[in-house]
Amino acid sequence: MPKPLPLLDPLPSADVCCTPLTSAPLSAEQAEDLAVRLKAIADPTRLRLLSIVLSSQGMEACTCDLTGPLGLSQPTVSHHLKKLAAAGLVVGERRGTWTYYRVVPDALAALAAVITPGG
Amino acid sequence: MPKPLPLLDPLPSADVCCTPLTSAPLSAEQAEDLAVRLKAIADPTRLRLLSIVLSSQGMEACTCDLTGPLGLSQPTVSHHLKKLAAAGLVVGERRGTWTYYRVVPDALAALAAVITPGG
DNA sequence: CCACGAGATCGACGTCGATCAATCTCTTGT
DNA sequence: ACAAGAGATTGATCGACGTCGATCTCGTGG
Repeated sequence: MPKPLPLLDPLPSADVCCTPLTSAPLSAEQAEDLAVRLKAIADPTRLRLLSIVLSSQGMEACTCDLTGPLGLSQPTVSHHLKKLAAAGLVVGERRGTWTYYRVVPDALAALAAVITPGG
Repeated sequence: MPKPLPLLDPLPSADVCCTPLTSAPLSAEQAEDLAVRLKAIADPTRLRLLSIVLSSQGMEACTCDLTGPLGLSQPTVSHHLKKLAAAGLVVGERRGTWTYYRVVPDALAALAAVITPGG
């Protein structure tokens, strides 16, 4: 019987999560925090990773399902998944031998909201 | 009398602009194109640049207004403005000695729309 | 208890990008 | 026509990052 494990870094602090871009000049710290999360998705491989997971049945996929479509090695895929998880954009759940990853829609929505003009 | 000059790269092709992230797996080309534009804003200095311009009166600022608040050299600021302009996120207009930059809200909105889940 | 397999970590390598000083271009004012 | 100033470009430097092979960890099955 597969038991879920945390296994990943806890979600990063959400207290600085939603400072709007249009209201006032960002502080160096706010800009750094936002940039870290945007860098997580500003990579072609990670964008493809997200899109593949989102279009999989059950909205989840294990690492082994991703190496093939991406044409990348397993360590590289794990590296990218770790970055996405550190940014809170995906969560991984260990079920038996495999680790299944799901996208966190709220995290994506929050990122979109920050860069939306007039929002 | 100041005459406006193009002086910047034309806006990048908008034909691949809006492929949604959630509908289907992105191709390598689509992911690359999206990543280029996301990289433009995935930098703390450029995020601060955008926020400063957006919160300036008239929604515009010249390069000389930006070096001070950012604490960076003039060539570095020009470098970042060029990157933002190449991604179509800002446009520059030469007026006399100074070049004034404005944010392109539609470009920001398009970027936000792509990463919006369920969109 | 041991072999196998999935996934995470480590170390190394190559490339890209942020930054600056120096220089170049162009406009303004004298 | 010339000096001054704003901004863009160039070249160099240094750190960050993507990628891989090798190794490590851990759960599964015999």
